[in-house]
Amino acid sequence: MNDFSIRLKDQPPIEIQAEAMTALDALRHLKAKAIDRVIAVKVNGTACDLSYNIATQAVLEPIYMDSKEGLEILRHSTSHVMAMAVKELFPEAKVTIGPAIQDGFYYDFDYERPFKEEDLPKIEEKMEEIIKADLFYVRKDMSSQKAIDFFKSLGEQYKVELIQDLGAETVSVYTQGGFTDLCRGPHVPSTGRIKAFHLTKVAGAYWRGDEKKAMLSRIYGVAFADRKELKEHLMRLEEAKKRNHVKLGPQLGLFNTYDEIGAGMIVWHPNGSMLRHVLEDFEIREHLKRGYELAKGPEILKTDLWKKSGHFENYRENMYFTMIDEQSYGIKPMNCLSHMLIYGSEIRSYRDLPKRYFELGTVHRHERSGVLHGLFRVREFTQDDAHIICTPEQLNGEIKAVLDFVKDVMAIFGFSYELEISTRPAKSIGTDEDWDLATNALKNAMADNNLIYEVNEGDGAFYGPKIDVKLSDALGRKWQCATIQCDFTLPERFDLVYIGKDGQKHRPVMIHRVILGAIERFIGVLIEHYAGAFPVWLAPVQAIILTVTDRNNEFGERLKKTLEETDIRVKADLRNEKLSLKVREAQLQKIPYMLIVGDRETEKQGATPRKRDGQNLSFATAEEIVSMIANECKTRR
RNA sequence: GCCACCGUAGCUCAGUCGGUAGAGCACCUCACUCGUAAUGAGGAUGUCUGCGGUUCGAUUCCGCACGGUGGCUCCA
Repeated sequence: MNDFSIRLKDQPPIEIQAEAMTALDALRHLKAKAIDRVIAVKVNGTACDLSYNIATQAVLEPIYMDSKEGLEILRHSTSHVMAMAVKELFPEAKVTIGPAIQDGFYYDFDYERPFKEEDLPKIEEKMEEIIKADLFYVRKDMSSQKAIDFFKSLGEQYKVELIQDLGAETVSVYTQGGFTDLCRGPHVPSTGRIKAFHLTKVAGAYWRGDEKKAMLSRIYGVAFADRKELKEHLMRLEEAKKRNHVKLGPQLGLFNTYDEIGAGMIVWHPNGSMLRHVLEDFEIREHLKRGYELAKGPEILKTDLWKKSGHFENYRENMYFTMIDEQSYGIKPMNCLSHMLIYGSEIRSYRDLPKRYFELGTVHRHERSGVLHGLFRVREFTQDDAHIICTPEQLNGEIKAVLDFVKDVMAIFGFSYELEISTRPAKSIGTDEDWDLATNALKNAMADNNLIYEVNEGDGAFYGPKIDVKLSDALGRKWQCATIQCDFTLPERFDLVYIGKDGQKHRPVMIHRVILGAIERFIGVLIEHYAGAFPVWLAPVQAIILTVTDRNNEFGERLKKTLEETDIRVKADLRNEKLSLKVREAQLQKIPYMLIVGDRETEKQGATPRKRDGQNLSFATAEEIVSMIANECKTRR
């Protein structure tokens, strides 16, 4: 017998006399509420199975099925059921890894052929059988050597590799029915606890994320605490599809792609070109306000210059080259080189710094065909790019200013975002000291602005570390937009200098930065964010005049001219059609204001506005309409 | 680039177990002059993504290419 105390978190302890007791019994003893919805438990802060044996003092915290942690456990357990089902249906398949992810789980298998969509129903059926059998998840700890021998005997070489790489004394395995998997746990008590899952898709995935290693076959699924939540999740996905910019873009006359032009190349139709113009105009104003100067370099530059900068060595696979008069030229994948030459064209004093060159620079990058996607990944795009060349002392302040710039701009669009710092990659140039200096400069600026960020080791640009700003699309996928990159190397390679107070030459540092990132990608995110219904200040068409009969067309055209003169982006629908049809079409185009002009309005020389949300306003004169729209633009809502 | 799926009229989609295709909307014509999400009638519309192969015959089967979607890897 053994004396110890157990208690629920935030409850007084209870003394226990027993050899040991399972966590589940302990929870019952402590009268934890809704015990049937508890699927695991935290014992002294560590997540454990309900079958975990408690033999010392313990603080318990039940984990409920529908909590964040509970769902993660449930999803992980579901992935084990899937692995078991796959092994039963395809005994030759080798298991690898199968974690829980956002909304669900996946499991990677190595099989003689990749799995196909049509395999999924069979696997689901088998999973239902396993769930119905309500098999217990039984945990067993064993020495790594024993586990290696065990998985070797099964021919599961991937598991053997995993255990060997773990390098731990002991590992744990979980068995349900005849299926045993290496796993840290915890799990739900038995397979019967899985109530709602669905296998969604198959995909290829490299073993350990390394494209030089074997291509495995991945099966994705989603799992929820109950059927209702699963259904809601699938509904949400349907809703998200309606925001898809790849669909909305062509529908709203924003852009299109053409097979005959090529993959990853966007053609901007009039509405999209107008939207770009508005954004770019906004950007130029915001940059001028913050002490940037405009610059503009050519699209193609001599290959020798790309060799000097290190792009040829480090970025060649992503570049396009061409010959002109027997000279090799590279089409620019980045805008920095011209800016470097601009800086170097004059003697610079410390008094001139920082120099901030801004360019809406169009770049071409050879992205691999499989990664192209709508506006999010293209081969030609325009960056709102700037290069800040400053003294090392100014670096911190400049980075902070850029972070503020990002904050201001994202607030205007109503975006929330995540920050990430990326450090030195394997393929890179420069000294370790410079990399440390640059990385610390970024970290310090983040700390000074009280920003929370994640660190992404080895993911920096080849010339320096960076801060990335990530926005989400309708499906919750993250896309890098703004980025701030420190660079000590290019100033060195281009021998950029400034004359210091001491009359000596000194080396400046450089920041590469974008705020929106790529205009294309940013517009893609914008479309999904607003579901195509842009606020008035951005809307390519802000108002459309809808005449009731062709008696009203003459005044309709006059009104259009009047509005155009005040820079309102206005169209007129003068077709001989019913008003309701014109309203419907304007509504589908998500135009913010419809201006109805019938006999009454013609007589009174104005229009009756109808807003995109269906709200009808009362009669307004041209001047009233102008000030209404202008005000809305000013507040950018 | 790799894995899976997909590609029929401008759009959304049907169809052909191999015998050269169809609907709705859009488009054009005519009538209606109309008040807030589809007026009616008539008409035209396709190298069934492309190129090869199998076949008497391919939009359908096979291969390759091009393009797209979802992942992996990569990246703004």
